[in-house]
Amino acid sequence: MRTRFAPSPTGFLHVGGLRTALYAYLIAKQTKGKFLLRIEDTDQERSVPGAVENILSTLHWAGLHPDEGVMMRKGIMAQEGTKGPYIQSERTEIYKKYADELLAKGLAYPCFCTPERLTKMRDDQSARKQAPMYDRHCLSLPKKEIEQRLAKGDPHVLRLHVPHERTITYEDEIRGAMSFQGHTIDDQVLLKSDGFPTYHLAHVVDDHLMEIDLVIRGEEWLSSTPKHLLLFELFGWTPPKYAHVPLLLNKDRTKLSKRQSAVAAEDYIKEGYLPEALLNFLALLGWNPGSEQEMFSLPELAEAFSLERVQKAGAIFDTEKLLWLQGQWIRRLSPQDFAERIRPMVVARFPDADQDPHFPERAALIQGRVTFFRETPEMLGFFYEEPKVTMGLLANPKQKVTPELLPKVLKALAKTLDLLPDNKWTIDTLKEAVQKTMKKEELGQGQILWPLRAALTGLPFSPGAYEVAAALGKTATMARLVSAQKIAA
RNA sequence: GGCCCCGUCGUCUAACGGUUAGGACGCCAGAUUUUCAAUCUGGUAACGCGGGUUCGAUUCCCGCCGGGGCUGCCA
Repeated sequence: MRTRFAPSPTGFLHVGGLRTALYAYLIAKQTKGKFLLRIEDTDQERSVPGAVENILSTLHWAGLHPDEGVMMRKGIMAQEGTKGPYIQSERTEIYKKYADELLAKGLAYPCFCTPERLTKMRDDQSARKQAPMYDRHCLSLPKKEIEQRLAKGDPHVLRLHVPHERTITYEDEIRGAMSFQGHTIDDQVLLKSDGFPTYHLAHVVDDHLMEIDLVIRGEEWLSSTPKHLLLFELFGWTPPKYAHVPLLLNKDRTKLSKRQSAVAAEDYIKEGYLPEALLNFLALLGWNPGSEQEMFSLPELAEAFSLERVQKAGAIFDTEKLLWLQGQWIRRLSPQDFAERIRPMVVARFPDADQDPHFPERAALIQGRVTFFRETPEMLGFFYEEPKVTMGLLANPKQKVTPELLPKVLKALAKTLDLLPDNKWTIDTLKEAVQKTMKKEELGQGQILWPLRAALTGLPFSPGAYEVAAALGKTATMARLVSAQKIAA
């Protein structure tokens, strides 16, 4: 199946847009079809410079690579495919041609009404509690006058002449049977006075010409679908299938907005979320696999996804579960991969980490404990700089470690550990030695392990004492025990 | 106001006439533990309301209520 994602370059890629793109991508992959990217920049006023590049790079980050249309090639924007151009502002001649066809067949008509007149008309209608709809003033203009004004170049738009007596029905892939009465449908503007098409005309022309089989888009388009269907019919084209996905909502159940939440996908990239986590989360917002599986990679999603299991109701964009998924995906990284990914960040803060041959083991110590990579430099700092050990940290009432007890504990620790040869410096042997000392000195676990860990890390919380000592190595461990003894003395 | 869509724990959701209404996140408790996390176990918590249809409705129908989207020469 040929599916597409067709964003407007009006700013950043919205998380809702990313989810729509994901669904379209999944269907394309699942059916061994093509995923197209088209840019809908027909509103000159709202187009933002750089927005296309931003959308492209975000999709790239997510791994949703287009097979056709607009994409990044060697870092620059390119268009690939035989049905281009894929940027609507480069297709104005095409739209004009089809608009003329409708005009010639009498299926659309020119409208010369000024924005002022239209505003007043709508205000009056609202005041009378009527639905604001174009009153067809220009539909009844004498042919002669139309020709004259057209020839004169009077500003005008082209409107669709909607057959009021018709009932338009279709089967939505997600919502099932849908039905609309013609008389409730406004005579939609198809061509604006600046010559650009509106979304409605452009969507129909493009999705036909680009041979799109399935349009997946947000629910906000549901009520304009009959206009689109009508256009396909007037042109004599087979319409694509439509799937209207439910909206993403704010906590108060209104349409997800920038005011209330972080809605730019880029915000989540900056936060440090893994693409796997964001995509997994987005996929599950409004869709479920019908099994109890919670974690899905992109290929797994392509396998499991189906429009029949997409929800009809909107979903609140509550990132609590995203956070959990992020932790899960971090833990799922191979230890090597994890180490490589965090290394630059750790090196940026502690240059010594760059040449550290033990970096992978040290990184492995914290992989199960973090949610974001950015937490790691802080957690590994004690490997690369002297810990800031204080009496306040070493002594810990909760662990029954008193200032008086400390010198004795540290001394015993230093003595036994010094007996361990370098080549036997492992978690197991360390544990054995410490446990023995603990019994001999009649100490509790906390009384011996807390001071050890605190002396080695200088932190109130960290990986366990044995793990840290093993990863630190004998020389550093002994040196830190000596320093701690001085502080405790 | 009109048109259209939607309605299960706080949140994301399962169920497709018969279940102690299931799972996940969160929260709470316990286990583990030298700490903090992680992990494991358990617990808390939902069918919007009213009519039908039916032996039986969360499930089907109608009404109400509630929420949302659209109602632009924006997408």
